[in-house]
Amino acid sequence: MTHPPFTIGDLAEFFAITPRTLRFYESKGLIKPKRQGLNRVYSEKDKLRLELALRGKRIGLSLDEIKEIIEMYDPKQPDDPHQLLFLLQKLHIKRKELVNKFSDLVETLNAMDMIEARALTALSKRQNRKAAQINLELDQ
Amino acid sequence: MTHPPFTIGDLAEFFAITPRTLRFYESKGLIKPKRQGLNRVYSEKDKLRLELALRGKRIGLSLDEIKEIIEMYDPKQPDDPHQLLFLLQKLHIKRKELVNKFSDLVETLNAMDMIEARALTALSKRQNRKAAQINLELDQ
DNA sequence: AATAAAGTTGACGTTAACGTAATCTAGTAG
DNA sequence: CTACTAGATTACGTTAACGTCAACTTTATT
Repeated sequence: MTHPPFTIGDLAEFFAITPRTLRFYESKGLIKPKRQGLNRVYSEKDKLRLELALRGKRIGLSLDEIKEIIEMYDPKQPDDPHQLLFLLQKLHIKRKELVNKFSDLVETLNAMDMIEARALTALSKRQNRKAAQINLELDQ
Repeated sequence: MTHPPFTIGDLAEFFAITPRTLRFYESKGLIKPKRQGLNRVYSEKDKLRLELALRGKRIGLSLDEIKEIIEMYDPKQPDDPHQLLFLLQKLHIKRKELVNKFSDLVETLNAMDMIEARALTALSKRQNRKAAQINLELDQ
């Protein structure tokens, strides 16, 4: 089963971005769509790479960092053992960076938990004071 | 035990940023150090907020988003129940955003795992071919 | 007292990541 | 044939997040 190609408008709509962004990413070397005359033609692979890129953006990677990852994704000489070893090295470095991001995220979530807990106890204390006041009124 | 205050240089060195960044964050309302004459004096609280901010940056939050979180951290009217409820609402929204970031991160890590696996099998195949060739040589 | 070191306030410069507008081209529906 | 519509190119504009530089004050040091 062969996948249908996409126009720039298709992909833009699908990912809720603008054609300008796609052209910009192409100018940065993130995706390299084919052409039919002047028009860009995007393959399923292009779409996948784009998804990778947008995910990268959402976790705060720069387009340059994203490009590095994408280039690992399909390497130029996928059989050169020297390149393969180099790639494995870079992978481990990148992984560490991502794992750090991971703990940053967890700690930020923890901070928000503390904020929530504080807010909840503050609320319940208010409630208690209100309840106490009602009891006072009832006692009269 | 009372904590000693920090100069702008102290904090800059501690967090490996520049004084300019601290002044910039202040201009954006992220931190509000006291003054001794003209000089800024940072408290332990300021330091904590700064840490929060830098973590936020590392996971791809904008300074505006970070400001929102920090303002939740110490709210203006920490007893107004209406404000507390509003804060709880915002917390849940922010939390969802962070959880999304979380899965984006996980999927990016997964992608890197796949890249690594591919590279490793490619390497081992090369090894096998080499081994086979050695066997051939031995067979002669 | 003089000088260096650290801090302050403007103000302009820079980079990344697009937005926007103008002008041009190619396919397509009436 | 004309009139859209989508896409292309070129080029200038914009925003966030600082960097950099100049000119000045305050603090510490010799």
